[in-house]
Amino acid sequence: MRKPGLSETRQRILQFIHDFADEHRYAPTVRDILKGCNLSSTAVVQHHLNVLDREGLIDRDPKVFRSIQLPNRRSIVHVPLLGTIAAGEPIPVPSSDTWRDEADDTIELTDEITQGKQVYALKVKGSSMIDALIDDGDTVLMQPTNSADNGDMVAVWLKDREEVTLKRLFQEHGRIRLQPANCQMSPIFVDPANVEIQGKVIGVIRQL
Amino acid sequence: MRKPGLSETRQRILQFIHDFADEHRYAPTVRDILKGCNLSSTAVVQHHLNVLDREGLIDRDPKVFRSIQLPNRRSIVHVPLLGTIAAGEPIPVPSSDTWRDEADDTIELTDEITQGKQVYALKVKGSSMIDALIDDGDTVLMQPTNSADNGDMVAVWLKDREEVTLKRLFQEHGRIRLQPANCQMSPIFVDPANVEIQGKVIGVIRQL
DNA sequence: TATAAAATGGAACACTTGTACTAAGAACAT
DNA sequence: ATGTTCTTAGTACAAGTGTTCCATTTTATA
Repeated sequence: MRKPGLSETRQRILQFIHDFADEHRYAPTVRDILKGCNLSSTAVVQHHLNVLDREGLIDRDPKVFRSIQLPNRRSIVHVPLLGTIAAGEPIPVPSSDTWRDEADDTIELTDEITQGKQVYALKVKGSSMIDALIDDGDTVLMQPTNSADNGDMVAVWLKDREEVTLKRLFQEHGRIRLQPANCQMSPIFVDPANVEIQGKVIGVIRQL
Repeated sequence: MRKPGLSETRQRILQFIHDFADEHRYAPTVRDILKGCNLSSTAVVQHHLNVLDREGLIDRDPKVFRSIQLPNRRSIVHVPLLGTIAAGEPIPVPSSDTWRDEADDTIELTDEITQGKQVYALKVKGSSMIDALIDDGDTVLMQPTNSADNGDMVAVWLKDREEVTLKRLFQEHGRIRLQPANCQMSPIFVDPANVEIQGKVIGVIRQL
C-alpha cells in the first residue's frame, strides 16, 4: 500500500481523502484536509495536492469544488438483469433497447467483477447447469457474442436437442467439444452446424 | 422506476442528478442542474430540491457544496482477502487486526453482494469443493461465526479427517448432517463433537 | 558549514456555489 | 371571475472553497 518516495504527510493526505470519501460520499475540501491531517495552513495542503496531482496520485478538476478523486477507484456499474436462463429455452439476447431500459431490474456491481466489460445478467432457473458448477438461483454474467475462443465458457444453443447449456468450448478438426466445468464429467462432441453461441460467460455470482 | 405523484420536472431532476454523479463522480450544483434540465433560474432548482429533500428523495448537507446524494445508492465495500481455503488446512479466521490491515489484498464489492454484512473473502485452492459447486479459483465470502442455523452453508473443520469442507449443516437428534450443495450427492453424518464451525458462507464469486 | 530545496504558516483574494427576496405566470378549485 | 397554490424568473447576496503571495522554518545535499 505504502508508496515509496512519498512523504509521510502526503501519504496521510491520500489516506484521509480515501477515508473522507468513504464516509461522506463526497470529496473533502482543502480545509477538510487541513483539519483532518493536523496541518495549519491551506497553503500547505495546496502544495501537497499540487505535487500529488502532478504525480497522478489524485485527480481533480480545478474550478470544481470537492472534485478531488483517487484514481483506480472502483466504480459501480449497473448490470441489467435481462431474464432467466434454463435448459429448455434460449437465453434472452440483449438488443440495444434492453441495455438502457431502466424499467428492468438491475444489479449493481463493481467494475472489478465485470472486468470493465459490457455485460448483462441472467438468473439461473433449475438445476440443469449443475455440471457447469452453477446452481439454481445463481446469477451469471454474460457478454453478448456470437463467437468464442477455444476454452471460453459459453452459453450454446444445441439445435437438435433444443436446449441451452453452459460449457467450455473447443474447436477440434471438424467437430466441437463441449467440456463441463466439473472436471469429473465427460465432454460431449457436437457438429458445428448444430451449435449456436449465444454469449460468453464471464462470471457467476451466488448469494446464500 | 417512475414515482407517481412526482412532477415531470422533479423526475427529470432526479434522473439528472443520478446521471451526473455517475459521470463525474461528484454531485451536481444547483447551476449544473439548471443547465442540465433546461431550467432558467436557480430559484426553480432550489425550490424543487427543497421539495425533493422534504420528501426524502435526496439527501444533502446544507453548508456543503456539491453534497446532493441519492439515498438507497449502493456503496462500495472493501472486503479483505485473507487467504485461501483448501481441503487439507483450516481456514484463516480473522482477528480484529486482520480486518483493517490495509496491506492485505482486498476485493471491492457493492453492499448488494455482501448484503450489508461484515464479511471476508477466501480464494479456493484445489477442486475439493466441487460437490459444493465451488471450483478451484472461486472466491467465497465468509461471515465469521462459531454457530449456525439449520440449513446454513458453513465451513466446517472435521477433526478426525483433519479437513475443511463446505456443506449445508443440519442438526439432527444427536448427530449432524452435512448436505452437499449438489443435490445429486449424498449427505454425510458426523458426531457434533467432531465438527468445528469456522464460518458461514454467504456468497460465491467466480470470474472466468 | 553553507546552500539549495522542500515544507510550513498566515492571510488576503477571487471564484464557485447555495440561498433569499421579489415578482410574475400557470394550474386549479370555488 | 376570483383567489389560492404551485411553478418559473431574475437578481442579488452570503457563505464555502480554491488559489496566490510572501515570509519562515525545516530538511536535504555538497
